[in-house]
Amino acid sequence: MLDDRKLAVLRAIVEDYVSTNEPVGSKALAERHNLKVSPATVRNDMAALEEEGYITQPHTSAGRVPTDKGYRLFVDRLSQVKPLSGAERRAIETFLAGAVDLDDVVTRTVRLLAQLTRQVAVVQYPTLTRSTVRHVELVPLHERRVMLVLITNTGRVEQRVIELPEVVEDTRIAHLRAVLNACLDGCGLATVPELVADLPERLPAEDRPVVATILSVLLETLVERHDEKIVFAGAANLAGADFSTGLRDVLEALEEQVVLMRLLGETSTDTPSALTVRIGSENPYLRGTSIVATGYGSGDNQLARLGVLGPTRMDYPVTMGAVRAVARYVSQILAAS
Amino acid sequence: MLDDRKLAVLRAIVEDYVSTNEPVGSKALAERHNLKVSPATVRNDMAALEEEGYITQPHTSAGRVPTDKGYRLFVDRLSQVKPLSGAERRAIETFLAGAVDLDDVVTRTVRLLAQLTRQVAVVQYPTLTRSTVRHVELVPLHERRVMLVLITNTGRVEQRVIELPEVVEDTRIAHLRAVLNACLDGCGLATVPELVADLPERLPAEDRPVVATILSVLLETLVERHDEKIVFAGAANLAGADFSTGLRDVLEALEEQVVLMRLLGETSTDTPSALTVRIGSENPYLRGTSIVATGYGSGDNQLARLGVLGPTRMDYPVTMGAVRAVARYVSQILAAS
DNA sequence: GTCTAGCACTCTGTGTTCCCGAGTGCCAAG
DNA sequence: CTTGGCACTCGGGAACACAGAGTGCTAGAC
Repeated sequence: MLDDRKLAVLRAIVEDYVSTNEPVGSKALAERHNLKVSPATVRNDMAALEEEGYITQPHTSAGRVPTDKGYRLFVDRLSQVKPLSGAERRAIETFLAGAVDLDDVVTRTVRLLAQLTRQVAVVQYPTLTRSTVRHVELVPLHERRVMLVLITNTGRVEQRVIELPEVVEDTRIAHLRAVLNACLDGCGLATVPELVADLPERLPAEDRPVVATILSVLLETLVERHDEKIVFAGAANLAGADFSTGLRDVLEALEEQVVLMRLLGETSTDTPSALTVRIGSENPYLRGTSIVATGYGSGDNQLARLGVLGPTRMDYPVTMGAVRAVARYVSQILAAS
Repeated sequence: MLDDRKLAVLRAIVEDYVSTNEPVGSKALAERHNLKVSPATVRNDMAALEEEGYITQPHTSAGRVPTDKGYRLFVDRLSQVKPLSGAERRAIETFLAGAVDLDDVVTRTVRLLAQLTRQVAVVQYPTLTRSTVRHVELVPLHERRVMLVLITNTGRVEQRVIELPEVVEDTRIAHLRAVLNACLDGCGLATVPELVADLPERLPAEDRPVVATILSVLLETLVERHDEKIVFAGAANLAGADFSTGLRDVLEALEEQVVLMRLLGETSTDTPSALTVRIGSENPYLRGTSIVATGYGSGDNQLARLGVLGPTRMDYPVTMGAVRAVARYVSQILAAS
């Protein structure tokens, strides 16, 4: 159905359209790429490609533009991820290496990715569920108030102020802290609920109300942060591009954590570090945009996702290369800390 | 020079232009507002106002548009801050009351303000400098690594991982923690540097290298966070409005902490809670936008600033009312926690 | 002196028309 | 199967006219 030359034509159309942002015609195409055939032949191929739904023309007698289906074929079969240049790699490395804490890592990553791709970058905070407890801290604030601080192995810190049902002395707090740490230290967050389930029973009766209060807040913290924070950067890059779906919709989606989460998609369990590309109408919301995303995290433990969002008309090979490289470097940083 | 009627005309022009976004002419003006004079008279007044530089016309024979100077006069003398409706107040209160920690307070505030004003809202995190130390925590991670956690009275938590110059046992860490807390608990952050200056000398010689390392990180944390984090929300509201300075510039400024900081401006020391309005060219960058900002914080202790950013053509009375109200409520919330 | 009415003038924005050129589809010949 | 030729289509820009809104100015009314 689609011989090699037709595929070459499709590839040429995608590349030209991405770089010029104008419908590409048969003549210009035959000239710019050395296809060694005449414009007329190219026209025949184009007619076939249009018949199959890979390209379309905005109006009768204008050049052709790739459809979502055309981009899909291009990404799947006609292009290769383009690796970054050495200079870019070094720049990434040094930029990320300067991060002082998890917040900083995420902020730097999202900015870096935005600058590298000239698109909007989106990064999800490493999720708690697969991390492990590094330390639980109870800080007495007033006689009936303590602050719970939960530190994970990814450097994440969660804190909550807890109102206690009774006055508790500092020494008891210290004791509870020791008990909690003995129980939870090094355990996966997902296992915390079952680990603490019988904790009140193992303690003297007078401690139980206090412990119950603390545990309920602890569990609540875990649940609430289950769907994670997402940050973005590079919104200014939207100003140039024109989206079929209004700019407003895109900006709204970016500020809506839930929508953004859906757009980033879930990591497929078998190949978590694979690049996911969603093109145009393949997206749940925001039909007019494409998303290139991947999972990242330390070692074989995939923790979260990051990616970029841009117009369907984007340079997929370059974008995919940047996303993949950044994901690898940030995973490396997280593993080292 | 400017009698009452001329001022009334100016007010009418501003109000009409804000609501219609079109140059306003003498006839429409005389009809819509009951000025009880003929269009011809209004024209004379307009000519005078234009002479003085309060209004201008985009082209010969189009209606008049307020200049920055015109808006300034309007804000200073011709308008009053418009209080929010009861329903709005209640909505603010309940929405902010649901916040669980400082991060949450700030996030909710910025979203609330964006929604309320239909502009871009900007909120600065409460600065550390005027806060006080509530607790310092040292958490052993590995034998040569500890995590420093600094908790302030505003609920803010800063953490840093510290590489120690030598292996330090947990009991020594605990002791150092006690010393640090004894020294710093309850003290203003600004006074921390002098308080810890002679700390190494007061300790046994063998502790000094470790303490010096910890203190240097602690001081660094204070300095780095001195110019504070700023968040924004409501970028989608920019999509409708057209800025003289391109949309791109605005979006870039929003992602640039430093610029944003300059735009929010400093709290004047004498009246920290006063509303600041910067109109168009009065702004250091972003000449085409206006900013309504104010300080907020618990009690008489002004901690940070918040405000909104929008086109010069904005509804100042309503915006000022919203900013003031939100600042008050969030101050209240912070004071209570 | 101040306001009003009338009038001529000056723009912008819009709609119309026209035409060029890029691009196509189709056909017949190589 | 490829190629050159040819008629056709349509979008976009230039030129043009025109209606409408708004102005400034002047002369008259209060």
